Amino acid sequence: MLKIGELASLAGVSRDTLRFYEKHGLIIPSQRTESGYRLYSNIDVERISFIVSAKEVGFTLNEIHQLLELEVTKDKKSCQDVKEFVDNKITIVNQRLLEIEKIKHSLQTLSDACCGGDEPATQCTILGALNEQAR
Amino acid sequence: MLKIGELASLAGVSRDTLRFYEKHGLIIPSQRTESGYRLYSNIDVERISFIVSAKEVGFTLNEIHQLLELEVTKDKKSCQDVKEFVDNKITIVNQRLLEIEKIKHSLQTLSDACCGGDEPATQCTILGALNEQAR
DNA sequence: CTTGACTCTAGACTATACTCCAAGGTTTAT
DNA sequence: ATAAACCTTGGAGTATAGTCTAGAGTCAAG
Ligand SMILES: [Zn+2]
Ligand SMILES: [Zn+2]
Ligand SMILES: [Zn+2]
Ligand SMILES: [Zn+2]
Repeated sequence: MLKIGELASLAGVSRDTLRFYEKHGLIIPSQRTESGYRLYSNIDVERISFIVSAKEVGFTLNEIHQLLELEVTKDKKSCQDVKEFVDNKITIVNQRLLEIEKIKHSLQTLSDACCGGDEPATQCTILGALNEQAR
Repeated sequence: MLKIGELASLAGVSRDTLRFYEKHGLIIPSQRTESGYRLYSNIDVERISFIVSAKEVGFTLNEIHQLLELEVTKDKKSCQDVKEFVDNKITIVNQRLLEIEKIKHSLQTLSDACCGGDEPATQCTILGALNEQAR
């Protein structure tokens, strides 16, 4: 059994983060000492590793919550369920990707139209474009 | 001169948003009535239009703050300054783009490895990969 | 037996961008 | 004259993901 600081350094997160995850129901230590210290088991170690891995591939804490439920009840869930979950996330990520690409292109268009010279920016096409009333 | 509700519907934002922008120094009405109602001038209308346009191309309110300073002091700034600002933002956006692409590919890899079948997810490669300790 | 390292809780604070609410004052229309 | 519509302020709440602090308790070593 590990104390919070030990698990924290093992998992590469802060003690505060562990307590934060606990508050949000992601990882609850299997035990407490008499004096109230959190004690984490091997299963808890696996769980935090799951959380960290899931974070790394872009899941939000909320989504990780749902993933953990899939994980825990995996004998009652099918591969289809899990794959669907991931595919939904891919759809969301894709939308975000398109948005950001659109933004990038808008910015690029603004940048390309500006001469970038030394003269005062009174006629700058960037400021001009942002000032445009009509749309 | 427009009252807050008039400017709000003209600009396509809420009254609350206008007050929020004011609190953050983005747009301060030129005048107030005796009873304290905000009154917005033509210049204010242009300013909110600038803000809305800048938001649409992906600038944060903080960046819009800086952009507005460029706008206001544009006779003392060069096209180079403005273009640099936009190019810095493009760099930031690009980094975000790469991050999200990485996430997308990770998720795609996870998804591709899962059979998506009807059988229980006890052996699901997705859950397995997220559970992996070593990295 | 005391010092330092560690832990506990509750709650405040960060950043981003609003949105909503309460309680009251003002304007406009009927 | 009165109700509806609009305005004011300050402050709380939303979502995301923590970080930090204060004040107090615990534990191991010298
Ligand atoms: Zn120029
Ligand atoms: Zn320019
Ligand atoms: Zn399968
Ligand atoms: Zn599977």
